[in-house]
Amino acid sequence: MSGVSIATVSRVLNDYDDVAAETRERVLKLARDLEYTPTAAARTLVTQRSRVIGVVLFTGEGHPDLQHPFFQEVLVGLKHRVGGSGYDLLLFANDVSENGTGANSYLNRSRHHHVDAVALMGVDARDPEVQRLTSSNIPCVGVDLDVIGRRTGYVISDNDEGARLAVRHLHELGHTRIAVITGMTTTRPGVDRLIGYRAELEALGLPYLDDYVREGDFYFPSGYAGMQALLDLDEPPTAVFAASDVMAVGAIRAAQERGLRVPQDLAVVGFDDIQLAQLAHPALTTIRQDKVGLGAAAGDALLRMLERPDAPPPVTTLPVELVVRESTVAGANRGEARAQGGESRKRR
Amino acid sequence: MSGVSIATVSRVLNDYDDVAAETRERVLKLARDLEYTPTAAARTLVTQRSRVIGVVLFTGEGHPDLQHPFFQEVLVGLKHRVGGSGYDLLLFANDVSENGTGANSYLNRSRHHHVDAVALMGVDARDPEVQRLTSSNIPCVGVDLDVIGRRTGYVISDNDEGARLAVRHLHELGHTRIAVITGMTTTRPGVDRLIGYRAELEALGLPYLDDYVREGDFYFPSGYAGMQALLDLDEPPTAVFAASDVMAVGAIRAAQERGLRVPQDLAVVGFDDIQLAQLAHPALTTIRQDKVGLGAAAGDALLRMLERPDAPPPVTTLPVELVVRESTVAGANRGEARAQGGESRKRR
DNA sequence: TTGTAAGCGTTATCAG
DNA sequence: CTGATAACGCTTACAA
Repeated sequence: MSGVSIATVSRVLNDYDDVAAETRERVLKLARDLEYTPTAAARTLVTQRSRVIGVVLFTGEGHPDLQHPFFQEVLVGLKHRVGGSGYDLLLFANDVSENGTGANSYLNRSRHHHVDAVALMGVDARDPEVQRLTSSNIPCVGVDLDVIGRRTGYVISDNDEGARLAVRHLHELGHTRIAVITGMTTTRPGVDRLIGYRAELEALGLPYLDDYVREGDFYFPSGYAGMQALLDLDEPPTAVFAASDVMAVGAIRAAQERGLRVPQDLAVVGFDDIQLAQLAHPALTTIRQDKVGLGAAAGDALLRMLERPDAPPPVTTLPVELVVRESTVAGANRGEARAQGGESRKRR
Repeated sequence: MSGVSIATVSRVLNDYDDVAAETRERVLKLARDLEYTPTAAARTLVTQRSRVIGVVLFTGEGHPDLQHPFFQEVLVGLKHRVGGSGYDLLLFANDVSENGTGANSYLNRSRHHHVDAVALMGVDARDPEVQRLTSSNIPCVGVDLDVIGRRTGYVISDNDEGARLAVRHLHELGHTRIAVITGMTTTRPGVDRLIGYRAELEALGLPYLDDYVREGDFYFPSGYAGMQALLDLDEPPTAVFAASDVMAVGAIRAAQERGLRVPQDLAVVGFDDIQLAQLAHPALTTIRQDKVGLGAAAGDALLRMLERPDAPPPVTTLPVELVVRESTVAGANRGEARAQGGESRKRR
């Protein structure tokens, strides 16, 4: 402490205007020279705010979402957005689903660390632990997860529209026998992509056939099996919309093993636009989700809720876009390998 | 406070043994009923320990490692390991590479939040900010990053041995003209994989040809271009070791476009075993890195350093394994699509 | 076995 | 404009 009182230092560091310009400079310089950094813990203790946002990202043993490249990008978007406002991210560890109300339930950990808000991803909306959290008074936002509450909103891609874009694209290419391999219908994206498929068929005046709907779970084997079943039909489809890229690759594999050529004999559209889509052979036509954008939107939602505590929790839907590659249009994508980004896109 | 003093409650909650069994029960029950959770900030303030581990994961704009599925898995491993010991993870946000010594240098943020240790991933070991951190007295561990310091160690895959396994495998298949497409030689993995390639050639008595070494950068286009250059040689290789799976896929694409069949005309081995390797067509023979294991090892290293502050910082090398699939052996993998895990592996 | 009290590093409310 | 001083919620000697 060189010269001035501890209280004044606090004023300077917090940008209060009631401090002499000269004093301010002196303190600031010293702070810089000493590499002084205020202690977050003490500040949190007295202000009751931590400038930290909790992230619940379920990745339990055997939980498949760990494989999903999805969350990594969402995290990046979230991190960027809230980082700009001075927030850091706290990842809740030991997600070993405890007895729910244990000492390390999500809610308790949130209070323990005094996080100002929480982002939820990859969890089950019906999990009681999650519900306890979303019905608390801590601002929450679900990503790809339709949780709601007094202080809980969510962000999600326009899955319905994405499915419609996929079907419309196939129809425009002349297909009329269009099948679907769905995602898990216990998830919102799984349901919405099926709804969109159905709605677009109807809009186009195409018949909806139960035989053309195969339930999958977003993973490769279910795409593979679903396609096999479809090809066993008396009148197999000429086009398939798979509710995930990974299932689309599975479907293509099954078709190729039966000697079908993609896209000549069978057109396939995926969903997500993960890295794999670009590198697959044939490259995948797919519905692109803006993963980083979802994270950023989640951050936005939380920051807004923190700013205006009594505004209703925002619910945000992000647009998706159709990316046309070789799995629907032969040669669509020539040269992408070298030029990255030569795909044709169509914005919703 | 029902019955007993605040100090006693603290004793109970911290498992001190000098408290009456009866009192303990009473307090414990009450704590449970009231869902009481001690405030981390207050505890940190007095104990000077936070039970939080900082994670520096660089994902700046345009930084390609964002695409790498690698870090996500590492994070999961780290999270599980340290979570078991009651630690949470703090992700440092706003990685906008500031002036280095700014108010939010990594070091300052670490001190600000009082993190007990730091894990570093995806950063440049030569970054002065990183060096300031690793030369502080905060325990650090680099993942795939050979940083060292008084309190800094690292964990890394056995890249050298992985490259040797790849070359040996190709040689066992009868190949003698074996080329390599390297990773960035500014990174430790990039260098070590090249060293291993060279060492194994020598061990096998095969000649080392400059023409057979193409510098890549771990990404698809460089694998594609590298392969083209190799095929333009008077005596092109019959086998290629690519230092990443993504480059391997690029190499395969280039070969296929020239009408070569993989593996009959050209055998390809990748490195990493990302999800793509299994789903590519042909499925990729590759060197598997234990990504989750790297994260866990990093956690282990940090926990050990926290436990014994004056032990030397651990440096851990994790074994890798060869996973044989279709890009080197035709039909190696028949049925994997359905049965997941039908690959043949060979442990180092 | 338990209570009292000091102190961790801040911010915030008063007086000056 | 600035300095005391009381919190903030805990842990930890030191007493009792």
